[in-house]
Amino acid sequence: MSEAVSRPTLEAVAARAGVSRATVSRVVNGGDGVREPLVERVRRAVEELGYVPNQAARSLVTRRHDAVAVVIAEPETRIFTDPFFALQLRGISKELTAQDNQLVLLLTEGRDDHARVARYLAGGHVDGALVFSLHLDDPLPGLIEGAGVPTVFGGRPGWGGGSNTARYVDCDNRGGAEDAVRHLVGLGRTRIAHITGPLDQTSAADRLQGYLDVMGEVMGESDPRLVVASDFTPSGGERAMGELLDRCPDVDAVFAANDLTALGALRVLREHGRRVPEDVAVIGFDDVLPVAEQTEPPLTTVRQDIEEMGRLMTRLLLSTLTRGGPAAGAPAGVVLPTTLVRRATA
Amino acid sequence: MSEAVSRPTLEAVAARAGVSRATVSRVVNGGDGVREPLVERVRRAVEELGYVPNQAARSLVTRRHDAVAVVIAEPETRIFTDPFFALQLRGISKELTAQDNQLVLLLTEGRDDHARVARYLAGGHVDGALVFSLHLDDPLPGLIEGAGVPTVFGGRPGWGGGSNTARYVDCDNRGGAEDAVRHLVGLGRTRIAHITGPLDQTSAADRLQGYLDVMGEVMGESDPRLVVASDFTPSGGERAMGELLDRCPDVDAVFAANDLTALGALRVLREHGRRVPEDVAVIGFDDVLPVAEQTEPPLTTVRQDIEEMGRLMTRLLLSTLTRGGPAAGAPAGVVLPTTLVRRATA
DNA sequence: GGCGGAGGTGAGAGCGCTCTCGGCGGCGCC
DNA sequence: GGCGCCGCCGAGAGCGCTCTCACCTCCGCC
Repeated sequence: MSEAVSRPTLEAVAARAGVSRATVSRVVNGGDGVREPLVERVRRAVEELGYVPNQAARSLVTRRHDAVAVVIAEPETRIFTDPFFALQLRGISKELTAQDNQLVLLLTEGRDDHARVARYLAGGHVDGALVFSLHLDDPLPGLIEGAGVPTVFGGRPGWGGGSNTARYVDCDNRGGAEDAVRHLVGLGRTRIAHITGPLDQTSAADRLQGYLDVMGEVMGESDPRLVVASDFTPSGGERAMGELLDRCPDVDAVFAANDLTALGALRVLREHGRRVPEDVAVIGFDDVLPVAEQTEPPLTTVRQDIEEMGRLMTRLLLSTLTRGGPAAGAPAGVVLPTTLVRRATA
Repeated sequence: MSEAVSRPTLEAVAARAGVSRATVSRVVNGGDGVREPLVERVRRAVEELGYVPNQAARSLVTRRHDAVAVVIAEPETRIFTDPFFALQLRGISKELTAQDNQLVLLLTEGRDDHARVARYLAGGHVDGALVFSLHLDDPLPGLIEGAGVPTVFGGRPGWGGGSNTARYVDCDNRGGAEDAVRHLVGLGRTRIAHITGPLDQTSAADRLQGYLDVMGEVMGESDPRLVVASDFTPSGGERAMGELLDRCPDVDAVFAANDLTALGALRVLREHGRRVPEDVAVIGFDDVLPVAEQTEPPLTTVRQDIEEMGRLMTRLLLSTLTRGGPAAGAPAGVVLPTTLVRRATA
């Protein structure tokens, strides 16, 4: 009810200012090539009428929407319990608003949604897409490529889908893992275990590789029983830690693939009466707050600047949009450094 | 480069199917009043050309966008450390996609952004708005009302802004608080403290009121030193708990305004050598996972179905959109029940 | 068998904006 | 002082869609 009186159009502003629609349009879009007295008159008319441009009409002709889609393709169990995505979103949002773009959030709940997302992207509602959490066998990259929408991925895409030139931003998963394991070695630990993430994600696979590298290099060979697969969740961390204690009761250090996994591992260690870090040292990955700070004891972990990743992805995407196509010499991927944050567990 | 060949238009489909644009439009929008042979021909043409309607053009004439904005107006410290918002978002996203609407996320970082949000909403990019986390003195409700966009609030709006008929979805903050305090009383506790949230938010104010109600009713009068103000964050909970132990060393129970506050309180209690729940019982509010489950010991708390709140808000908003204006008899606010979840701290 | 009506289809006018292009005025130059 | 050029502004043609309205066909009825 009280259907707001229809909003003023360009036409109305033009009439009030006594100029043509073209002039109003020019002023509204930056005012280049319009002389001062007219600019002022138009500005006042806009002000008085409370004119706000109709974005639909503008998009229709410019084919720009000033909006980008953020696609998070993650089984629902993880999307929101892990602050990881939230932090990414914050970085993205900041950068996007700084550049006057809108954020359209697409959360997928399972594979069926992929088609919906692809259709949406193909519909040309947005200028580009930021895509997260791909799995190796995921059909989404292919679908997105088909939709012809400029895209930047969060995390290195697996080799399965898409061309090799896919643009992405990632952190140095392998290097970070190496630092963590080296730190444990430096602490004098010799039975160093790794609880992996889901290995169909490159982040988890890369972290495992970093672990294996250092173990191979320092220990000569790594005991395969020290590696146990998990899924980035606290309960997965609990299960994995339990299994690990069964298999290798002499374990004296654990490198967990992320902080939530470490959280679960810590609980199980405590339940089994192992002291941390005296008996078993623990290192996580991500440094998501407040989780990492609030574990008991506070977690030593590999920090990646998640928010910065989000910002960088956004900047990368927007730059390809304005320059019309990816800059020729631009690198396909950007890899951010990690730092080891020492707290109490290692 | 390789600017994707321009997407097919209605016109092209019409030509291929040998019908008029109007007919294609009819088929695409449900196909009412078009005879079978034509429907089939149009469908095939759409398929073959890979036609996807241009939403901008459609919006231009229908004035519908099939998109709603989600506005989260929260100081950045809290937006993402509290899983609360994430869960809301999930509920909203589910309901929105179920009804073929898109989610435009607007995060505000401080007051300056309010104007930007208001301008965006006034721009008529979205059909409605879902607004969270209002503070009593917040100018946003007024601005939004001015923008003339149908809105549903998350949480009861304060009396300061907007008309009394503002639509909202909330949980029974007062009743939940009462349950919590009554439970503590039932445990035989007599020195029951409350760490509040930011009292300029109705959720925090209502929880305090519930606490005061029961304390007044059961204890006759409540010791004002047992109430200490905080801000819904873990570190705020730590500060408050420290203060509380100073003031009232004989405290034997704490009702914290939310789980994160309880988390901080638990840490301080542990540091001071108080056993939980033997010496001091603790109850939180929200039951946000994994926080509540993973505290040490696991937290007893008042559960609200956050995701359901999000879904409900969305349904409420969309129903007002399709029916053209809020249904006359519809209630302004919906209040969801809470349940006490007993874990180990009380 | 003719006429009224209902049901299907097409023509055309916009929705509000951008952008090209042509015109007009003012300046610098010889 | 006249000519050319440049710089500013306005007219007008769409962008791709929806939706009204008029037309046309075909059925049922007397």
